[in-house]
Amino acid sequence: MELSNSEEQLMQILWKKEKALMKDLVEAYPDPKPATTTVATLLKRMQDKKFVGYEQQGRSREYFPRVSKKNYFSKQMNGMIKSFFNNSASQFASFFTEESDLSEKELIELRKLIDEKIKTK
Amino acid sequence: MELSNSEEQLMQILWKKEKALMKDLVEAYPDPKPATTTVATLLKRMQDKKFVGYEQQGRSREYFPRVSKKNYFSKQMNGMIKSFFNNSASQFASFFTEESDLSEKELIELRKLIDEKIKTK
DNA sequence: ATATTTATTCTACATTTGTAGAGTAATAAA
DNA sequence: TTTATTACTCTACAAATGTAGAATAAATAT
Repeated sequence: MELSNSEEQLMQILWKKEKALMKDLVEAYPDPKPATTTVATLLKRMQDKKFVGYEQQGRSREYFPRVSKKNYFSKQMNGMIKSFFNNSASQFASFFTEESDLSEKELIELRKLIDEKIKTK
Repeated sequence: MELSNSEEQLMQILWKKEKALMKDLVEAYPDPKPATTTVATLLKRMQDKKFVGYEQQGRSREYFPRVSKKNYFSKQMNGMIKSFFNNSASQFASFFTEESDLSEKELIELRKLIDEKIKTK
């Protein structure tokens, strides 16, 4: 089961906070903030989908992500690379290098990273 | 307005074919192929969303994409980079370099591309 | 003790998405 | 020309999504 857009938005907040109470989550939204019950519904659905867990803290709950942002993001990327680049990560990388307008400095930085990566091979 | 998942799937087919009649679209699906009316509904919705156009060919229509795959993909990527990397393409690039498991050959290929890109700066 | 705030659950409802049958018109095949 | 095939439109309907009010329970402030 995938996260919907609004669920993903909430997930982003939760990733940033690492763990949080209802109140904090609602507050973290940009205006116009959603109703508490809206967030509650989303959290419930996200729990059903196993993306969120909580720990009871007295009267209320401390919610936390059950999937890492990194992991979630990787899955998303793989999906896109699969449908748009026929599953070829390197083809994607070329495309990205061409299309993104990284500055010279950033490109040099990136090349350094790649060099290091090559060394470990 | 965004494309839904099944709309995007159809879009992929249309991008591949560049233009196509109903029949061809349905046939291009992997089994189990959807009903013709299902594809018709999707096409209608995609036309409303301005992602697809058509040209009347006698009794039937030749459908075609009104957004390029490249352009569409870029928008998707930008959205992801925005929400996951705080809008920093280079941060994304680093992440990708680390996480994707490109082979040595692919990495070297990529470095070459980057070098070329740097030269033009 | 009473009023107020907060967190949670239940219920609700409009929209969007996924999927397709019925009907219709037009063309092609028998 | 009767029949079968196609493409398209209309209508439908279940599931998922986005959003939130009403009710309840518990905790806190007065």
